[in-house]
Amino acid sequence: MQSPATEEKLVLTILELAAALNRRGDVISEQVGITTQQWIIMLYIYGDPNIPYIGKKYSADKHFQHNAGMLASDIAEALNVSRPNITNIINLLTAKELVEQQPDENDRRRKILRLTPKGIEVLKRIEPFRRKANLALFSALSKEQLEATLHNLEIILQILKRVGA
Amino acid sequence: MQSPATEEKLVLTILELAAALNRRGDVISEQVGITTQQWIIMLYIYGDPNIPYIGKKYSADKHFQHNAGMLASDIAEALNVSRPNITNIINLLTAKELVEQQPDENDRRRKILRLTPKGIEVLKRIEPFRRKANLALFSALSKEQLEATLHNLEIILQILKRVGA
DNA sequence: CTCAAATAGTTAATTAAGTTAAGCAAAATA
DNA sequence: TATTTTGCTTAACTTAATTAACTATTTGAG
Repeated sequence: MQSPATEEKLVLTILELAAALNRRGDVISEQVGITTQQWIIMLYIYGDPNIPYIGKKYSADKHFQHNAGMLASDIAEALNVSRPNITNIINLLTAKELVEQQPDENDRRRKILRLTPKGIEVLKRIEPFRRKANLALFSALSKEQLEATLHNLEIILQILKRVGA
Repeated sequence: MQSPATEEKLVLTILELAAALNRRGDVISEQVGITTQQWIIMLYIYGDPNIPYIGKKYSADKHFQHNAGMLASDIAEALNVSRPNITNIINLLTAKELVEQQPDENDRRRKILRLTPKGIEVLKRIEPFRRKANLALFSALSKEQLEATLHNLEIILQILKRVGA
């Protein structure tokens, strides 16, 4: 906390950036009555290929299907949060009729999560706003700068996830 | 939400990174009984030069003094959150005797926030853990990559703050 | 084949962090 | 002087997160 150091500044900048992105996300997502967090979880369930976790599945499996179904515990693990937390958020989304839970016939402990048609429609409706906002946000950077930044952040995220906490 | 796009991936990666950094911060800060958010606000009050906002003050003013005093409304504006939110967090920190509020004699509406000696000691105590964790985190990147990444993220943050939401 | 362990999920209670609306007191200004 | 602005608080509420304790189902080791 004494002298300026790039590492510390980078951490604080990422945290501030994320807070601002969350607020910006809320402005978009509240149009359809959800929060940024709920939006992200819907993207997970749908299988948006830009989700870091899903991205791997997507690129690895040519037969990847959107909205093929996902478990609450998968989301909890991918986002590194507790299962009860996901239960709460899924309950909110189920109450809004954006997500439905289908019991798995092969394993009756499991509940397969899928977006409802209304849920898919909601995602599609806000997608142009997401695109437009992101293009405006990154307009100051070249494609190369953008990709280099993403690459570096992905490396950092990997280290962070590997360490655990 | 259809095809992978660098912009969308970057946003989601930043959000995930920030969540992981917050958890990592909590592991460190809970040693002294505070949260990451409370830690950051203490760094603001103290005038840590790595805070994006403070950084400017620091480099602009050679006579910058640590812990010179700050207003709740300054913090709210810098962090882009509501004043009542800051009141709440300051109340928590005051109850822990880490922050003290001194009424301004010149303007009796104002309350000048400062860290207590105990507050400064707490910051100093966790500083080595912060340093060590950050060095480990960024060890995979060169100094140039680190600085380029920071620079790009600062540009994005500036755009985000300028737009408003 | 049975019984213990692991897995999937929920419920309950709690906390932190954030919001808006309403209000008070002091300072600035028209 | 009277109104507006500023700085802050209180109250009521929401979301997102946690841990601990629980049910139900499946797996797997003897």
